[in-house]
Amino acid sequence: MERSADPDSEGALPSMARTSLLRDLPATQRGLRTRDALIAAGRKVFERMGYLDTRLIDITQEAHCSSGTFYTYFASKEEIFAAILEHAQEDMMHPGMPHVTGEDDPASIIEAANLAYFEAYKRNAKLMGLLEQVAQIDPEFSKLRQHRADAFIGRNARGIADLQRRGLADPEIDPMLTSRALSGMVSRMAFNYFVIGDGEFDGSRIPMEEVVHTLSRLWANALRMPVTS
Amino acid sequence: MERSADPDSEGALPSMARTSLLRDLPATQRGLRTRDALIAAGRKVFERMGYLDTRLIDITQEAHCSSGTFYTYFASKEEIFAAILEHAQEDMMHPGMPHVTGEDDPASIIEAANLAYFEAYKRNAKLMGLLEQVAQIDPEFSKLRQHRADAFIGRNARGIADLQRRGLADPEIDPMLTSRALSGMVSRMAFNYFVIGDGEFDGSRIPMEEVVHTLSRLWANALRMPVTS
Amino acid sequence: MERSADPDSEGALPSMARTSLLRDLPATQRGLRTRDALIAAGRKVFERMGYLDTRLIDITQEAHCSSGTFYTYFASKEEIFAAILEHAQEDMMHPGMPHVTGEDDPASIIEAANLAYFEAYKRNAKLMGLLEQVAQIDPEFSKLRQHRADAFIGRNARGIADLQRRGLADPEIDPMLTSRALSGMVSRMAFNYFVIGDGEFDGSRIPMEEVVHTLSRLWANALRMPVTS
Amino acid sequence: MERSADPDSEGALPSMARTSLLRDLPATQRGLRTRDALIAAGRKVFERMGYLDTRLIDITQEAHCSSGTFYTYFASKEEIFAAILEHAQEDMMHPGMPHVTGEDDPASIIEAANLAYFEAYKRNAKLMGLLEQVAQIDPEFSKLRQHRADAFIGRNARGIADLQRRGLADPEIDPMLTSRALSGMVSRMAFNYFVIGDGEFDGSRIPMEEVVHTLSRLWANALRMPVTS
DNA sequence: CATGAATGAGAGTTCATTCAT
DNA sequence: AATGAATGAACTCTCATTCAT
Repeated sequence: MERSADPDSEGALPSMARTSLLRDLPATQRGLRTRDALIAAGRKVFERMGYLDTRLIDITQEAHCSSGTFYTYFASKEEIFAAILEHAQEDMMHPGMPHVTGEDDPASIIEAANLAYFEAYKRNAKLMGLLEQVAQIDPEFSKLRQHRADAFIGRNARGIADLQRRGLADPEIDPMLTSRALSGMVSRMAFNYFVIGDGEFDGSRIPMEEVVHTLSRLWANALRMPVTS
Repeated sequence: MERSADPDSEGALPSMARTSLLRDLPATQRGLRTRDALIAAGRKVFERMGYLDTRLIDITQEAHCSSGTFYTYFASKEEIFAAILEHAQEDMMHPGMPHVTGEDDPASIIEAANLAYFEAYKRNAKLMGLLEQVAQIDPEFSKLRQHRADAFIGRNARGIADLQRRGLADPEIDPMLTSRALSGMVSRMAFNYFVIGDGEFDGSRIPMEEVVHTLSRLWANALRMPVTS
Repeated sequence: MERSADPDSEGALPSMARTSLLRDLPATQRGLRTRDALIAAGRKVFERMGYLDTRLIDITQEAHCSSGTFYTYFASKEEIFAAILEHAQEDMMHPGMPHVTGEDDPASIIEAANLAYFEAYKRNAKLMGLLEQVAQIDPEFSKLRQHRADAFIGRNARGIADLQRRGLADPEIDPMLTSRALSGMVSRMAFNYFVIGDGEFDGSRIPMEEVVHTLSRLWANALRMPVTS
Repeated sequence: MERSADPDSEGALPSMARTSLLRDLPATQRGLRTRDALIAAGRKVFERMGYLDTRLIDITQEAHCSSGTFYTYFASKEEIFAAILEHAQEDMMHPGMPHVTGEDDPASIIEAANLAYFEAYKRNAKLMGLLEQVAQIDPEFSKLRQHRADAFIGRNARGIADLQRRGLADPEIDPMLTSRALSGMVSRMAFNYFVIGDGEFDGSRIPMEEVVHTLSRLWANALRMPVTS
């Protein structure tokens, strides 16, 4: 299993590109600059006010341009939001995955992957919250979100099946269903921890490492992996 | 552990009653009938069109009354939605908990509780989806949802601690954090299964019992409960 | 001159009766009681919230009756307001006029009349303010107000002409025009003092007697009446 | 005393500017034109239909623009009314004051000032009537109106005190209270003559000059100024 | 006479989108 | 490419008035 990970947030870039929501980049330098300003402003405003409460005029004001200019680059709020997600994904896609050698024991690999996932989530927490919100509103983004999740679920399912083959995991559980459950557990926890709790649970700060450690142990336990520690 | 359950959906009735969103019931029979008609119509329309796309006029038309009448009973869309939730909760609160005798082994209890939870979820799947949507939009309902979740998490945490005390669960894991993770796993799975997948995963129908069974087994494994089967 | 007086507030009862806004009194005792309750409640609410901001439901609630009942007695907000004015007029019509003997000097008579006028105004200040407001809104009440004013203006004009005939007042001024000016001066002052200033001018309390005295002196001066004091 | 004048209508421009009801002017020429069109249309419609009966749509229709455009320039009916007043004030502030030399006798000065006041009032009679109406409805405008009045009252009070000092006026009367009374007399008369009577009293046309002359004579008499004519 | 639920026309307001400059 | 004024459909909400009970 290469990564523990998230059914709800990553691996979407390829699917993004396929979306009808993205168009060609502007030709001129000036155009690129304006587009970037709009994307930066959009992210800022969305994160501040939420997707629904954001009016296009809020974005253009933040970007110091007119409302007419907006339509030179984006056809709608959805489109700029898709562009923002795509922009952010470059960061999301390089979560600094730990170098994993074949010798590392499976439990360590799981923990390392979960940690990398949490760290990437942390950097984009507000945006992840926005995606969650928009996915509830716009089916297009719901699909997008689902697509990402499925990529992770599939990857983790393969990892689980691999462990079963190597006799390191409970052979009776269905790898795919198990992956759905455990991937969901991790991503939901990240959402609750960073988006809802803003780094806390019930108002008491719990170190991220402890959360990741507990999740990883539960993950390993759930698979009935041999105890290593 | 009396119930396995859901951090996101149940046990909210008491907190609902406290909500500022609810007002006194109408005095006359006729008034009660109209109010009930509005609530039924509201649920129907919300489930059909989603919260945001529903206009008050859609509800009043479905309820065969004028828009003015709506305001006799509710001050806003939020208020009728809160009333709809409260109305549905009576069902949600009696999920037909299985009779559990002291002799039942813990794993069976967990599975029975998870099954009851899934069955209750199924009956109100569309509404649960709506709540998820509204919670992303309206902080009032986010709080409500959180409140419910916390009740379940707390209950499950006590169950986990109990098992630890009886030497039936991994003593090293934190009960509260573990409960957060596993409760989230179950409720998220129910959401994906019923709301997103509409009883399917990836377009292929998987029996609910199988989902519940896998979740329960993962739950038991995660706690390192002794294998029973 | 019998009274100094007001072009804006008194002497309207007869004209009121002619108004289309008043209907027959209810037949039964119970009906009379309800009507009185509505009138009392109406005055209270109008004085508290102003004419425009008062909704009929505010009045019926204050009167502890249903909105349907209102229409048993009044056809509209205007009608109840007319009834309230009529009700109050009985007080306005008996302002406790000082006994004036033929021997009193004219200046004293003027001052006594002005004082009586101010005292009556004071007792009904809020209502006078309301009338002023409603007269600006509803031509029916503007006419009513004008009618009252004219009665006073006419009376005072006759007083002025009488003084001219007796050689006690500037013979060059037109009695009617003069009466308009001086009556307006007094009534406007009362309005500013009681309604706008709430018994003050510029936030500093000035005794009513002083105001009345100044007005009376100006009145006498304006007519070039022989100095008596 | 430079001007006799009105406690209810002039001298408000500075205070207007301070009002929260006014915002920045539009940037472009086109914007200014539209704003001006709205102000002109607003005045026209207000004068035709009265403040309360005017709907925003009446104004935008008169100005040949959409209702959305209205909100580009004004946030409410109050705001456009404030702008209309401010616009009109430039005229109200230059009532063509007569040139007064030091040699003119006080009575002539009073009469000239009163005449100028009446002429300015005449040009803006409908608007003055509106202000009277709105002041009864909206405390913001009541304050505004009061502010203007106070400016005049203060000015006239200083004029009266000056006459007293020069031995030309009854030393026993309080200048401020007297100014309140006489200023009110004049402004009320102007209101009755132009707004209520539309240039008449009781349906018979009386020349404005006669009204002004009578008021001026009463003013001089009231102060016991030496007879000049 | 009293009730209070039901009505529905009508006003204000927002904001994505267009387009002449 | 940029501007920002103009548009107008769409929606919410109020409240005087009616009428069955």
